[in-house]
Amino acid sequence: MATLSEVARLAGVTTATVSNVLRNTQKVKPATVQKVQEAIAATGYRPNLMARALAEGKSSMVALVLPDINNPFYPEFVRVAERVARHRNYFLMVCNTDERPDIGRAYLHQIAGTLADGVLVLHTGISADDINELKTRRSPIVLASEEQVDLANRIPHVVVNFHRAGEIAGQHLLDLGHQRIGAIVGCGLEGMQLGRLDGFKSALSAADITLDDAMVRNVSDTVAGGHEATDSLLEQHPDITAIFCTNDLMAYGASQALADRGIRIPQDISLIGITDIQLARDMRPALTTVALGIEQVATISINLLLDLIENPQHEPTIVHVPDPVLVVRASTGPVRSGA
Amino acid sequence: MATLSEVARLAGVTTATVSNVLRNTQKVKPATVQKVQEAIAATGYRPNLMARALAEGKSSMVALVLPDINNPFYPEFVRVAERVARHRNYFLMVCNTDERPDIGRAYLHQIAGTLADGVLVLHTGISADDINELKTRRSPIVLASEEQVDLANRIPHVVVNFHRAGEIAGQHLLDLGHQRIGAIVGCGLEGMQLGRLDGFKSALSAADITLDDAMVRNVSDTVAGGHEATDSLLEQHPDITAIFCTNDLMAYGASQALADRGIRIPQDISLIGITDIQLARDMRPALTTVALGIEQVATISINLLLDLIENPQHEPTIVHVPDPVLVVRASTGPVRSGA
DNA sequence: TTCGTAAATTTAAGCGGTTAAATTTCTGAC
DNA sequence: GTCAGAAATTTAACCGCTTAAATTTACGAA
Repeated sequence: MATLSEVARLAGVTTATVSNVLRNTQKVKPATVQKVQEAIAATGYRPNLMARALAEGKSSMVALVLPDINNPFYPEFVRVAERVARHRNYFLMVCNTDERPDIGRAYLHQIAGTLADGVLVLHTGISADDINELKTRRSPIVLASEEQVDLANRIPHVVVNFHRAGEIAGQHLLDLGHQRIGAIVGCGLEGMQLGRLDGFKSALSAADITLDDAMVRNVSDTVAGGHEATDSLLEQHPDITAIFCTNDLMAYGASQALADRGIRIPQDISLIGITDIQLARDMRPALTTVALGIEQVATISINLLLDLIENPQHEPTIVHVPDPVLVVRASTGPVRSGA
Repeated sequence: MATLSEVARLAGVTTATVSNVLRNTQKVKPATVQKVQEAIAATGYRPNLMARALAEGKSSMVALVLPDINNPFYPEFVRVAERVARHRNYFLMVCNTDERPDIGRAYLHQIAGTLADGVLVLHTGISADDINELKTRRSPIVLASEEQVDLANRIPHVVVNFHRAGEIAGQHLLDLGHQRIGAIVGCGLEGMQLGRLDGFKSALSAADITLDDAMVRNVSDTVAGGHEATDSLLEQHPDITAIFCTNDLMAYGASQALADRGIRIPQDISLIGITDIQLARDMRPALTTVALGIEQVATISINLLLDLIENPQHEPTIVHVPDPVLVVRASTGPVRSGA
């Protein structure tokens, strides 16, 4: 690989001049620019980004740490984050923790402040303490898609109103006349989905319905989890008329379990999820869900991170994402007559 | 952020000594090691990986360039590649090209040889010429999951027998008595799935059945694509008894289209895919498919890349992945009587 | 022709590490 | 008490690039 100095030698100038040409500061005489460019072409020179990063004190890489790249929510997030980052001239490194906070922590330790100019942390079960511990290193860390505002931990975060999402889902089922409802809650990462359940409960209690704990299932945040929970729910409460899932992936699993038992959606049982991933649109029947606005959340989160990188703040920024929105599709309907 | 020299100063030694402690070459007196470690702890020092990479001439990062992170095949691939890489002490950078070869090329130009020690290129429509062009930079590039052996382009690659996969799918449908079969071919990236179609055709012709071009649909490699193609197929050939898709994602789309029309799988129409992504297992009915062994392909590919990084070869290595395997699930059955 | 100033280029000092070679410090043998 | 050789540490160059400051060159005005 050609280096700057080889190019410089070939062009008969110094590395400084070549560097100036490369970054086209307007300080170089056109004739020289010409010569240098020829030398660059002749050598096939490409700047060594490591060296540049070291010299500039900026790598133009940001990392996105996430728990499970196989959960389709994350690829959707990644895609938009990556696009935004690219447009702003950053590389995006995706780090998958396989739901293991220790791996997440290891990534953070290694990457933050040395490889990446900033890190976006997404649902990885990394505690604020973990982060504060490395807060000495001066590259910003943003928590994306957080459950709630947390002023105590001085870490910038993007807050999604999961509580409201649960509420909306609950309200929708109530509006359709459902009263005996099962709830499936994902528990991939410490209480991450409890806000959604709380919101759901609060909608019900506003209508004087209490959600018995016996109607709630905590399972892993996967298709299999949703399936399993649905089976269990149906066995113990065959009379439920609707199922609420704290995310779409589990709702998909639930729909399979229902299909396996010949139970029709929504005629026999209504099904609602949260998030609105692509799969929700693709399912049959298409899934009614509460859209969190993945594109928006991802865009806001990555932009916040990049803003903080380019423009460090003293006060931790907290950004709220617009409230979730109900998307009615085919999986919910009026409670079955006689139920 | 503390640097080596701050640690050194605090410990009362030179940076060289600290460096030796860090990399524990056995050259440092235990008492000194002790002192240095205390200084490290006191400062919260973390090595700057950029600086280290520059000095060592090795970043311990590898890049994976792929066309569409939203296609669930890729996350599954990423997950295992990332795990293997991590175990071998490399970071994995995921680069999503959004199916645009120009973006892929840009990534390659920027990353290969400067940020990453090696690059794994996956179905991105980047031509061998593109790669040869940058072959001057001395970091290995591996093409993962290629259609066929290509000795002309001196680039290491991992070959998957897609042709055989198509053949197996065809044979399975034939065994079940199907003769009027529609084929849906993904055309995301230049002819990438033609081998599968060829294999399929050759299975049919071995049974003296020719696949009319009118029975073939070329569509984008997505759920929507599969849906669309199925609609078109059914409109023009309502008498088909089976549909072959060159991948599972399109098969999922096909299953939706069938569901939308009230056509039962497999009683009315059998459906088969290729790849065996997680979704194939999760679908209802579960999808019969030809498993390519994602885990294997990914493991082999990333290991090849890392091997080449650690142990450069002159001759381009070509690795074959074990042949695909039929996985019979619920989406295929005997041809409907009277058909 | 001579200056002064602006324009162009070079010098040289980093960025934060690694590492071969040089130097200093220990050992133990004589 | 000397001294050779091993052990421990330091020196200093380098990785490839950036950039502020110094230097040289060019050019128009006096």
